[in-house]
Amino acid sequence: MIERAHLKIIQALADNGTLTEAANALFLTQPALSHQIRYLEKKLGVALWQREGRQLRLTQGGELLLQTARQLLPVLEKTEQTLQAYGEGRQGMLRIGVECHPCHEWLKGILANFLVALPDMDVDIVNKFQFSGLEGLLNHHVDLLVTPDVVRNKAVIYEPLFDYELVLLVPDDHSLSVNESIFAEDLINETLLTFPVPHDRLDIFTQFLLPALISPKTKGIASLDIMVQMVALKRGVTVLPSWLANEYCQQLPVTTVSLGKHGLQKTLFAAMRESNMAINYLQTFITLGKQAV
Amino acid sequence: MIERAHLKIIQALADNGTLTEAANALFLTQPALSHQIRYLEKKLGVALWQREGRQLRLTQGGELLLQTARQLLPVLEKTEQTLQAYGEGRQGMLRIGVECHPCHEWLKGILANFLVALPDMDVDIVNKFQFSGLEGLLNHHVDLLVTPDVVRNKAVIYEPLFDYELVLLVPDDHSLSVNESIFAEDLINETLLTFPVPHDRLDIFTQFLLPALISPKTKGIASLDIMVQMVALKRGVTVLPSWLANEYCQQLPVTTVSLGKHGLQKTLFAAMRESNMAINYLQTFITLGKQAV
DNA sequence: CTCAATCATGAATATTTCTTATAGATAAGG
DNA sequence: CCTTATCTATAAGAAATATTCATGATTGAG
Repeated sequence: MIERAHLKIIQALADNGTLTEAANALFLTQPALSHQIRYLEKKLGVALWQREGRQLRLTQGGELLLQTARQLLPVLEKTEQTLQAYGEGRQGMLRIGVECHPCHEWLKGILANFLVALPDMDVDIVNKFQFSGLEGLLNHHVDLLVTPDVVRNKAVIYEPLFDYELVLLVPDDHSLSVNESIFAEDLINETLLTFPVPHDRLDIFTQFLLPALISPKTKGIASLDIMVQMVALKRGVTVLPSWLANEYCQQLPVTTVSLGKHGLQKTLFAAMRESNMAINYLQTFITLGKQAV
Repeated sequence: MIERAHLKIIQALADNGTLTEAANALFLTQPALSHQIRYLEKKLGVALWQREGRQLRLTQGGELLLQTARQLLPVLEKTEQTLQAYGEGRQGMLRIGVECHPCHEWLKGILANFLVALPDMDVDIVNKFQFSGLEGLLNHHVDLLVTPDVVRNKAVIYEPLFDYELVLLVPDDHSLSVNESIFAEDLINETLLTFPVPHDRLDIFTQFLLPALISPKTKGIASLDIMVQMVALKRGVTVLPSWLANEYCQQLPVTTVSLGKHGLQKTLFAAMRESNMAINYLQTFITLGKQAV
């Protein structure tokens, strides 16, 4: 019944004094406005303005409609602007899921660049998922997932972001510390410190130990910091990304050794719903992520 | 750009789950909604929903539009209801001007009836005017004027409300108190107590004394109560509506005497702008005013 | 695999809105 | 007092917009 046009007409009339002026301001002709309000008056059964000489004067009803116009029109304009900003990828909320510790560490580095590039974007980081990160992505709990695991799904696109190597961390004076690289068999008598998750979710098992049918003693530790401390205190060895390991090497008596002759190479991926591929800020994130080597 | 229809569609979709259901709820066909939102998406350059299997899911933009819809639609509906109430004369603000003391006294009696008859109406009473009450009516400072003076004006309609008589008030033991009525000459040696306004605005002069070329001593008094007290104390005589005078006669040693053989008859009128004649609550006021004899 | 449910699309139709032309009313100026 | 300029209302036709109908595509269930 009351349309945006009516609100605009009443406001333009109040702002411009005469209907003719109001029509110019709205890039319409005067009869257009006359007709519109006439129609509304008929529908509502109330007069909205009255002729007074050659002027129009708002009735009580017209004044009420004017109030409504002044309240609602700015809201509509704001919404339009924000939606346009969404469309151009300047504004919005990016919800990022991270499933692994290296993912989280890596994200911290890239995030600042992203927020500088798109100052009006909000970012939310989610690292607890009811099931898997992929579920979170498909259920729209997150819009982007940083993960090293590629799980084939036709609704999801994976973009490689960052290559790194998993290395073994040993005490400086450990017998393996002199090697450039080791074989799976070298770990047979070691205590392996890992995050407390099933072995099939740890690359050191799936890609290094299991193929060689080696299965050393393990101990689950929840915190990376404590894990590294325990390595320094010779309570075991652990496996972590080389760029993280190198930081610890400078502070503690620990050394890195490659896993296998060619090292254990990994890649972080950005996963997103295929339907979101075209969204600008997601592409921006991926571009920045690839640059930030 | 964003029209009420778009808001209704997004809300109906959110409330009904599927577009087909939403279309039913809006008494439209599904393609109508599809086309509408498609148009808006093109205009704004942002997706508002996505197909997900055979469901639709709102995007961030769609969620924002939904928020806007939930905020604005109720306001529009409320405004429509209120305007309809205005049209039916159930609701609104009645601003009544009163120019004379009897008018004000009379208004007090009728007002309660009016407020009972139209419980949603607000009433404002104005008794100070920059110029005259008629000016106040023509300038839209009031919508209705209660006055005994009819000033011809083609934009104003006068409706008679109430007939009354102006009477002389004298002390019980005054020489004139025994008369049923008096002549202008009888007042020649009296002190006449009046409101402090020009004589040409007092009926006792314009309609009784001046035609007889009689001009007694006068004294201006601002308050009716004090005026009557002074009459009781034999400091003069005064003129007031009989229905007011009778109340004082019961409390004080004063008596009323008619002015001239047939008394000085007066009528209160309701004046309103001709353009407002059709407004229901004004007609209601007049009807109630005439009944309240 | 088939069927039913759901949304998208394009063309045709229906409806609404706008403009043009004109008339009525009014205030200002000669 | 008449004329003119200004402003709004109204009617009819033109233009724009919205809706429907017919259809195709996709998907999930049986």
